Amino acid sequence: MQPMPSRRHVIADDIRDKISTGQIKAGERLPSEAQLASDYAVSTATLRNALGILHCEGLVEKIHGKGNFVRYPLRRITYLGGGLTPRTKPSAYSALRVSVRITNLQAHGQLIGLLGVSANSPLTEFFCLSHEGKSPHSLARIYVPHELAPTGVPAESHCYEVVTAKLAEFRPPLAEVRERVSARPPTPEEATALRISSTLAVLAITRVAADRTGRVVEAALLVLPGDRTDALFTTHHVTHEGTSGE
Amino acid sequence: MQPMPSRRHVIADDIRDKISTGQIKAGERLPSEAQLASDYAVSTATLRNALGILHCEGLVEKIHGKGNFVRYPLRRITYLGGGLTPRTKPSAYSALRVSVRITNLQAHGQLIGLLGVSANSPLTEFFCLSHEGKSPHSLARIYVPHELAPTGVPAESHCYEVVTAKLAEFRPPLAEVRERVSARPPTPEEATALRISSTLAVLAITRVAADRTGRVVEAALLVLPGDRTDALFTTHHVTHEGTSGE
DNA sequence: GAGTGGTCTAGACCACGAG
DNA sequence: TCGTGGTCTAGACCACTCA
Repeated sequence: MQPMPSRRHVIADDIRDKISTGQIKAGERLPSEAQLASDYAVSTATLRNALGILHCEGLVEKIHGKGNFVRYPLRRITYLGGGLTPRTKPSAYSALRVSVRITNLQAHGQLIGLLGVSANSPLTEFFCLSHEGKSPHSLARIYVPHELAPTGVPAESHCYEVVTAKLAEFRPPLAEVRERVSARPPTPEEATALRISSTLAVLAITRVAADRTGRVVEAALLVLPGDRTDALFTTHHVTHEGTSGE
Repeated sequence: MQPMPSRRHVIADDIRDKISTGQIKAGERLPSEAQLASDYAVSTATLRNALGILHCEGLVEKIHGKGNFVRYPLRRITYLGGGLTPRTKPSAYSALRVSVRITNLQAHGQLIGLLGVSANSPLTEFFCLSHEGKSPHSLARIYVPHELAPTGVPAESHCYEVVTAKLAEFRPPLAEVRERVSARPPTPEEATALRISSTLAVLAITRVAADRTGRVVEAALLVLPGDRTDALFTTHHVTHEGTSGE
């Protein structure tokens, strides 16, 4: 039942073999696409298609202007729900580096509904791109009402805590956190930023945090690569018969 | 962050608009790829690339030899986390039909770790496939220790409540629910059962519920189509300064 | 500037579906 | 047989990285 062993699959299988048998090792660069196309005697389009298969499988990473690289085995990312910090497990901390870009803007589009503010009310956006070592880890766009926005958030941090601690500084304690999780294809910008295939789904998390009065003090749009992310939520039920809700 | 307004995205955006505004209706066939390529004045390869984007988004279905078709709009599925019922929003109830297959088996593989039982201890599996109208809705594999398994679960129900109410009958009240959410490509069986493309991610939810003693009383493996599912989690924080945790 | 991947063209030929 | 999508070619030109 193999009606069509197309050339790109034959080539992908061959390169996959070379990776799994160690002929090409993790972190190494593959020959250039032009070279490989010539080696396999196919057009560049076909060869790129073959590499695309391996890219979807997470075996190969493409870096514009540099080449195709064999990826290191993936560390999994664990997102912890509930609005608590830390939001990613300690194991993932090792080499996490967060760069933040701060922009003042006015509420528009879905932000109006998420934050429960009127159109054009002033907001501050914290655009966070984090890397684990040299590989992209996650994207976060955090929006807070301008008057609650902290100052002095560093443009580069070694972990999210620096950012989240600053964010918590000027705002009332959280009373309710709502998180919406969905899987969707990445936008072109997200695919570029996370260096993933545009066919690989991302886990998109929309987090809205409110204080005790019901006022929304923070809305966050998080994007995590779908091939290595788990989102973890724990709910405790307090029973009426006892107090040992823990 | 708009590094690349490539033609295929412009075309995909345009066709997506025509679908969402009703210029092209659900079930209709798009013009042939050659025709569209000529309309947009691009090569067939570029046009196919544009359609590929819509295909990944689940908006368009490609049928070899017939054409590209606009998919019928799918009602979104909202999964409610926290172990509470209902688990899907009332709007989705309208025509939900659940078929259940019950199997007794022994703990093996990941089930041992999830349920915290020893290998080969007796379990009961409730394999639930639900449909909304004629289209598949979700898959659920629910595992409970055999001694907690209810009897009299009907093989066909009009909603999940019938099943979950039965499950709650013979077990102690829940104290903690842990839910792990991830996005991954469907297995071939899941793709067949849910009738989705094998390139479209599913939202996979692993739910583990424990009673007050920490004993795991239920483990559920849920699979929902990624193109129409949101998982919603709400966390209430009880502050130390007051009791208005709500 | 040299070398790399990214996008795109204008075709060709093959495989599938329906009449 | 005809029209459809599926695969592939042999280039072209652009964008990015690095020395």
